[in-house]
Amino acid sequence: MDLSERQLQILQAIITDYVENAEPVGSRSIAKKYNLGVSPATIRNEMSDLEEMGYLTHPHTSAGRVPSDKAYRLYVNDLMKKKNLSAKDKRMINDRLSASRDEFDRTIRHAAELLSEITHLASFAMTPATNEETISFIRLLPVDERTLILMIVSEGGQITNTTLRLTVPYTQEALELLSKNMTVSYKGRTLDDVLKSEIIHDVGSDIEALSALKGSVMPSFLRTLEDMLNVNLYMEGMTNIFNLPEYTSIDRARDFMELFARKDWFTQKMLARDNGVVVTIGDENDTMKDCTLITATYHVDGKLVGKIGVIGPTRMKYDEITSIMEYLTNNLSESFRLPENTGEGNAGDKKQNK
Amino acid sequence: MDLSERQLQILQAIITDYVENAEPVGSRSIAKKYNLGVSPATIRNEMSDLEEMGYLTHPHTSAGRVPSDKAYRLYVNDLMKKKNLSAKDKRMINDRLSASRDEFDRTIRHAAELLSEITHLASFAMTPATNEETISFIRLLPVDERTLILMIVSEGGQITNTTLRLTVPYTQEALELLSKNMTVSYKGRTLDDVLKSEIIHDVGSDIEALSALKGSVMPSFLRTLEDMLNVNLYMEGMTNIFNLPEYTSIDRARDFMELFARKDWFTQKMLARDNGVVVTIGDENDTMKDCTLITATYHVDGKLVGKIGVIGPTRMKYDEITSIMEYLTNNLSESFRLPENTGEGNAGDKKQNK
DNA sequence: ATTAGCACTCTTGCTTGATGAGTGCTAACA
DNA sequence: TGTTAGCACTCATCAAGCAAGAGTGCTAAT
Repeated sequence: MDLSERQLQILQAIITDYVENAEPVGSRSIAKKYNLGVSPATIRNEMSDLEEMGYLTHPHTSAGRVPSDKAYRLYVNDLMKKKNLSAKDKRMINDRLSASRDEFDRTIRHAAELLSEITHLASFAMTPATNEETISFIRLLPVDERTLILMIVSEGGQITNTTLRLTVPYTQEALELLSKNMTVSYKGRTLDDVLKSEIIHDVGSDIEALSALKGSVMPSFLRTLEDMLNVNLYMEGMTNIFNLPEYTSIDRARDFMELFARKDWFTQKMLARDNGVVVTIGDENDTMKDCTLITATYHVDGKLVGKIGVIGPTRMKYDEITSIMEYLTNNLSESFRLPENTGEGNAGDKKQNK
Repeated sequence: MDLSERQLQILQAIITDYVENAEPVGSRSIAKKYNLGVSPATIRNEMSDLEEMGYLTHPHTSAGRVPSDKAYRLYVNDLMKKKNLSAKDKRMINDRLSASRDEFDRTIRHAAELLSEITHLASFAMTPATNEETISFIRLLPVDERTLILMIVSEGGQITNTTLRLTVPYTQEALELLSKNMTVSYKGRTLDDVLKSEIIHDVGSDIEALSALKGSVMPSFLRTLEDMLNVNLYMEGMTNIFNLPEYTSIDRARDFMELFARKDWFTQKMLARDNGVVVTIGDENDTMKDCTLITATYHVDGKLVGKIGVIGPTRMKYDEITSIMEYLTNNLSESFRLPENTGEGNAGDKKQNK
């Protein structure tokens, strides 16, 4: 059963008002603020119908109405219009993101910071998942007789290198042989695939010296692959939610914070979401049933896909926030398009520990 | 004016009781639980004196007494005894730390996790500051005609390497020359010093090709130094504080959480603290005046010094916690003593981004 | 010096009643 | 038949009042 034009208007009014003021909205105030040309009584009747259809709820008998998850869903799908960002927000995004364009992880983190500053909600950003990345080649570079650098280059152009110190000296030939050997074995396979298969069978080799070297190198190789696969998660503005009336109860605030203490779990959850701007409202989430989660994806070089998102109560400014996220992710994708033209080394990797 | 033996006993009893129950403790309950052989009235008189001396406070007329910061300070300095760790805690620390002994950053993070699990407080761990580390040598390794690896080795044995992609090809000679050139310039100088001086004067060179290459390499070099200098901070168990009666007020909980959202600021604060086990109680902190902060230091190879710490309300089990931290830092220092005998490469460095 | 006794204070929890916002129903109206 | 005014009813919220209980501080006796 479809909603009448007037019902939609009333629903929209209720949502707008509730999102703004966080208080149950009554028939009288609707009639006054949004002049729909009908009396409070009529609005009451419509509200009663809307409640019966599941779009509104009643905290208690004599309170105003509150939009349900279903109402927000309708709003997001059909009612809301795209918002233009304020000049201030646009400028903020442009300035702050471009300032750190050359450092990947830092840029991602800044994006999350920005998002929480602009939306006043909790937000996060993740580096792209690289499960599907394939290995292009592997190289072992000599440093001194017992030290070498292991370098892994993916088809996508991602380069990782680690310093290895062996207990015994290696020979130049063994090193070159192993480089080729590994490249041949792994070229074209995904990081994920290599990690999973190699962790099981212990690989030997026909040549003696090679076998020994390989034995020393493999553990580091696997650990490095693992690091490459790891998605980094940056959370920002978690404390913003303390300012929302939804979270004045210490219990709800605690629940909220505890969710995000489990970073690994959260990362998995977020990786599983679809690409593009995705909004899940209240019950549509399997955990955090009183939250809305909005995620959006950005692209790196048009291939890899990372995610950013905001989390807040179901009562949020859906139109503004989705618009902001769209703008922000476009901007990010743009930043990460750069093909080979920087001239700079790729920074952003971390300190190496002895 | 010194405290009498009986006053000390009473003070100790009050502290013990209050730390346990988080409620103002009255004369009657002291007399009952800790049989000091005197009546509540006598205890009341002593308590009155102790209050006058500043060791106790009174939430309101008809409530029991609460220890002041000064009382805790006295307790920490003179009264408390070292506690033996429970077998369970010991085992936990031994098992969980050794499991990740080969990866520096991960071990540090685990230490913080452990600390918050055992103490049920918020905790943190920092990697060592490397301001004082000096450069041993710098090497540039060729990969292909436009790609090279920049490697920085410190006297302490810390190795960092970054992949660089240049816009223009380089020559083998220029590369070797620059390696030597840089090593000569920077050897023996601290990271901090090099970073500060080089960021100011733009360095030219006499040879044409060398100058061009140097111009391309320097920005990455400086950024890498910066990364090496960065102290990593891991925070764990922040949500533990929600379970404490001190933080049932949303405002205090918010204040607490917001302190730690400012990671950079917090890192600076912590770096400035003395080495060893340091306890600062309430007013002794310039911020967080209602918290106690306990930090302790661990050593890497006997030289570099990192910190771990716990943060909680002034009401905490000082004896247990300081003992745990002492044990934990000893254990950590032990783990990080290993000189060259692993055979494994040093893992723990992060994904490198394109 | 110590202690018993007692008045006094202050918090906490509970009840009561007033207020006000808002609904739901009914009957009148266009 | 859809709309509206009117009115009784419900429920949350707030303040005031009251009793109970914990604990102190003082005084006088030991």
